[in-house]
Amino acid sequence: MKFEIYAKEPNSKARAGELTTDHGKIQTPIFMPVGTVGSVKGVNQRDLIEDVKAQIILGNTYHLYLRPGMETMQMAGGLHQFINWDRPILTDSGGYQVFSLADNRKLKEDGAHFSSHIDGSKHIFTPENIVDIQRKIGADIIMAFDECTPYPCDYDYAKKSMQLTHRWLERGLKRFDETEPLYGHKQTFFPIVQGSVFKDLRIESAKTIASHDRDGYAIGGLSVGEPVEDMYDMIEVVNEILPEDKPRYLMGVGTPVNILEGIARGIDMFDCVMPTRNGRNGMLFTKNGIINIKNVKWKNDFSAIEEDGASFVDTKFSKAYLRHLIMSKEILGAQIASLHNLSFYLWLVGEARQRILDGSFYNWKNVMVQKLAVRL
RNA sequence: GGGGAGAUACCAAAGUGGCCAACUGGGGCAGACUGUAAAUCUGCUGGCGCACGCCUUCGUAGGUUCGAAUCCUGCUCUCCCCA
Repeated sequence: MKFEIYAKEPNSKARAGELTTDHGKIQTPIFMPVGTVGSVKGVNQRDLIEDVKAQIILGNTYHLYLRPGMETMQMAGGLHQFINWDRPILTDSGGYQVFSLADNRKLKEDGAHFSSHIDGSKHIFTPENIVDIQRKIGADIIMAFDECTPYPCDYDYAKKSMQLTHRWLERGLKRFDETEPLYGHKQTFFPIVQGSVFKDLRIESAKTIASHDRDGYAIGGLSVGEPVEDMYDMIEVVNEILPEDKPRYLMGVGTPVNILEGIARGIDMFDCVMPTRNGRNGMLFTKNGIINIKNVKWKNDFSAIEEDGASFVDTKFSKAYLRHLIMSKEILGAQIASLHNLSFYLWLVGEARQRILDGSFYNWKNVMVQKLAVRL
């Protein structure tokens, strides 16, 4: 996988680049919509391409492994074929589920022993079989199996957790390098930095991860409840160490402000459920701030969702109508809100990219950060 | 015309002498949501101070009682069955 940096913005660490995969190019910085079970919830593939302008989407190893299962996945010819998406896909390894489904699993040296949240059946994920599963899914970018360290957590736990992630990385890399893709297109493997909110651990982890020459690197274990300043600090610390000429993926982040601050600190790739999940729950992100469309003040506001918004839904429908749909729990409401939010996120990173290319990113970012956090 | 049942907060519906400003559900209002067990979850929902408290409420007018949404009487209204 090739990564080319076209411009670096002089007043920050921001970079604009291009990532080339066998399923096409990705303009960075980029936001990747989350499609956990092979579906970006509420948004079909055509709208994802034509309206949202998504360049790459996520799938999730844990979820796809449990359902529909790898037999179906292989019979389909991999996830791209299965969901009819011919652009790049990244799969998360299930490391996050080790965190979010903590009640259903036990971590051991060999891997994570867990019960399915669907039917309670018992399974084991190891760094090796997670690679095998991701081979079967066939994502362009596959992730190392890690422990997404919970927050808060004490130093000793964070250190042990990080070390486990490192040992698992060695095993995952070995399996990856010993195996081949199944569907004729190349796959690449991203290691993940951990270390919670402890600078020395983050430094150690970044160095360990960077010692492996891979196509890109991820920063995990953030946006799990820690103060946002801690998150920014950790990004700065880690990005001092990760190779400059490789893409950096900040996993699970975040709010529009988080994304701009991440870009300013040298992050190239983001993913987050926020635009879709919060959208379904009535939160809209716009250039001028956040709208809780459920608030009664929008009840009779027949103005466009966003006058100069990036999605066709923005001027097609009014706030009052969208509020009505969301209040009525209509599926269409969730769809419109998701389209709006995703389009906005993709607009945001696209605009950031342009600003980096023309050198105006830093000032623009500072203005935007103020506006984006406003509650409308 | 005869017989029966019932009227509780925005709606539905518990409560049948003190633990009732009143269960619960819906609706409404507000908040949360960051590598998706989420079209989910939480709080509030008579008034005022909003902690303690105080005031006004269970169709309506009276009555019994230390005390009533709960018991008694009149009135008004609604529903069901038989003619």
